[in-house]
Amino acid sequence: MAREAGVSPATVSNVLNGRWKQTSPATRERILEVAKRLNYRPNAMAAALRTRRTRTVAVVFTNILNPFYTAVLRGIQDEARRAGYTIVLANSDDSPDVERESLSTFRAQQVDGLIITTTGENDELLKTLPETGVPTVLVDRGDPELHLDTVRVDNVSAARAAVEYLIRLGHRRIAIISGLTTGAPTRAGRVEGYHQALEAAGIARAEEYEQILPSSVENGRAAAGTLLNLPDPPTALFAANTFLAIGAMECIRERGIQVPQQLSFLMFDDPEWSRIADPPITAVSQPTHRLGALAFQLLEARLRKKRPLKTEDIVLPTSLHIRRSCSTPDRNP
Amino acid sequence: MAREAGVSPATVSNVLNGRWKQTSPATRERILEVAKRLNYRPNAMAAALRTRRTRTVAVVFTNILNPFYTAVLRGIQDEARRAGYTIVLANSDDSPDVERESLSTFRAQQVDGLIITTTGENDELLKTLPETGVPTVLVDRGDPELHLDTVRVDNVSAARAAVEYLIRLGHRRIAIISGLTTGAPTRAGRVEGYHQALEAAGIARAEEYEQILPSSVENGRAAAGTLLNLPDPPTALFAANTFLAIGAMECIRERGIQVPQQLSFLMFDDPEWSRIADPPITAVSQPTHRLGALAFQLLEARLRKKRPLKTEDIVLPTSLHIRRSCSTPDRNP
DNA sequence: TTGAAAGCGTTACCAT
DNA sequence: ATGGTAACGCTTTCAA
Repeated sequence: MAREAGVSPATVSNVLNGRWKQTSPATRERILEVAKRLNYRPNAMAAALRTRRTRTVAVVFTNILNPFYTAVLRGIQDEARRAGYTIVLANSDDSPDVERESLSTFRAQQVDGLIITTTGENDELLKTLPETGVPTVLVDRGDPELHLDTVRVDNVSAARAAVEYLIRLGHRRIAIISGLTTGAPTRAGRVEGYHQALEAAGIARAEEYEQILPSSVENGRAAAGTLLNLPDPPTALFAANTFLAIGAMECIRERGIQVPQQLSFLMFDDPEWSRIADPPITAVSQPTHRLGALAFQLLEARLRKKRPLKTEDIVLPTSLHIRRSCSTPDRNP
Repeated sequence: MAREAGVSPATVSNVLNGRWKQTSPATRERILEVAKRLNYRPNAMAAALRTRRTRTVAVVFTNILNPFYTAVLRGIQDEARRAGYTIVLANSDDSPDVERESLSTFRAQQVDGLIITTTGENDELLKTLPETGVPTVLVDRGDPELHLDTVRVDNVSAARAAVEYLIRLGHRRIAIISGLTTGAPTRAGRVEGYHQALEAAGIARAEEYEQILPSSVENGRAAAGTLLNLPDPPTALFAANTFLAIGAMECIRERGIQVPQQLSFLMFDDPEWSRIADPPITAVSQPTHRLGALAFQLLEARLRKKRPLKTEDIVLPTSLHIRRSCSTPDRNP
């Protein structure tokens, strides 16, 4: 490229990187012209090697099939594009091993920053990240001990508010179907919120009403089946995420149970189809796109000033979208 | 690293890249030990600069919020991980400009390969890709003129089969809500299939039954509204993708129209929630994960042997999942 | 205003 | 079997 334009690589670099003030209009023009003619784009690897910056941010999510993460990812990407960053992506599938491996690969890749929803099983590793100098933001997870920037929602109070709504409707036999409460604090938080709501209302917990198992449609269906087979089945059901909710609804549907007449149903996460389910589902809605956008903005702030900056823990509000899947238990037979 | 182990960088490279046969067990041991102690990972930028290979594949999709693309992406990623490749991702939002920009960025990034669902408006650019030597696979799109590997489904016959099913049920007033038929051939294909089915059955097209507009939930709802306001409304509705289907169902729901008693409903794409909609929706299902997995495998084949390899056009079968949203129009009032 | 030259951290060739 | 060294294509400093 430099040869083609008859100038030195230094000058090309200057012009193409906006340091044109120190270049005469004539040469500048010529360089730009040649660059366009050759459809020239500087080799980012070479630049990265020299500058130690790749303008690349890695995202490690658990499973992109979950529409929650997809929406967060869009938030990240929209901001990244605006800021001129490229996103590299990995799915951990909640496996600490895969998470570690991805992190390692991305370190070799020299990514400028990291945005992750950790499995919660690699705290030791995450604790060392600040030293490595790779800015990191945790999304939808938060552990104060990690001293990392965080963007999340308050799962405890969100779940609590949801269950309190059910209690206010008059329910006392309320069941929850939740993902495993080990690892990511999200899931434990939702169960905790459920517990708090019950306790505040003086309702005793019942172990058989708590179905804790790996998140999947299949498990959601099975859990709902177990609950509905109980001698004293619940009058309300709280599904703690999208996959479990789909499975649970399938089971409910198969058995011909009327919602909300025979069973109130409420879910965490508010996918677009919740309005066209039968009936439209009352759901806890999270500001997904904003979670992602803010995560990137936090990261970008750190990317700019390499300096201290105290770690932030941003908690975004959720909202309970009341539709028609919940009613008073009086209407049960 | 080399200094730390007291050997030359060359030897380190040899050992770490599995060319250990030419190294004595003693030095090999030492290098491995030091590498582990320092938690050493070679700088991928430097290696890429030298080898001109990044072990990175770029994916350009239109919109990752669409669960169809998410599922395809998972297929790609699962294969990529197996093969030791990293995925970088961009959303074009169906904008040819953004698509061009992404492609340009990825070229600078020196990605080894490209997997894209093109907007259909950058054929000139895509035609030049083979020369650049960057292997490219088109997913869910196919234009023989581009001479690029392709993995897709036959949208024409899939849509045709779906509409023929409606016709077999006895419908003659069949409407379609589809995305814009410019650009991506997918959408035009679905409309074409609709036309073919009508024609084969000797049913005259009616322009007012064809709602062609940009894909969005909002537009889906509006289109359904328009159709239902017709003096002679359709007895069956075919929504050509997920977003339009959600919007259309919302409208149908709001108006209290019974499906399938008053209106049969059928959609292209088979999201996980189609079974818990009201009623469970009859849908054209695509092998999403396989589309992605095959796309990556095709790419990988090219990545391995730099040699010719004639371009492939793989067409995967779709299936019509018959559920309960369609019935004979006789049951209409 | 321009460019020469020194690296950045690897890999690959070629001596030893 | 081992390692010296050039080269990859940029950016950056410094001198002209």
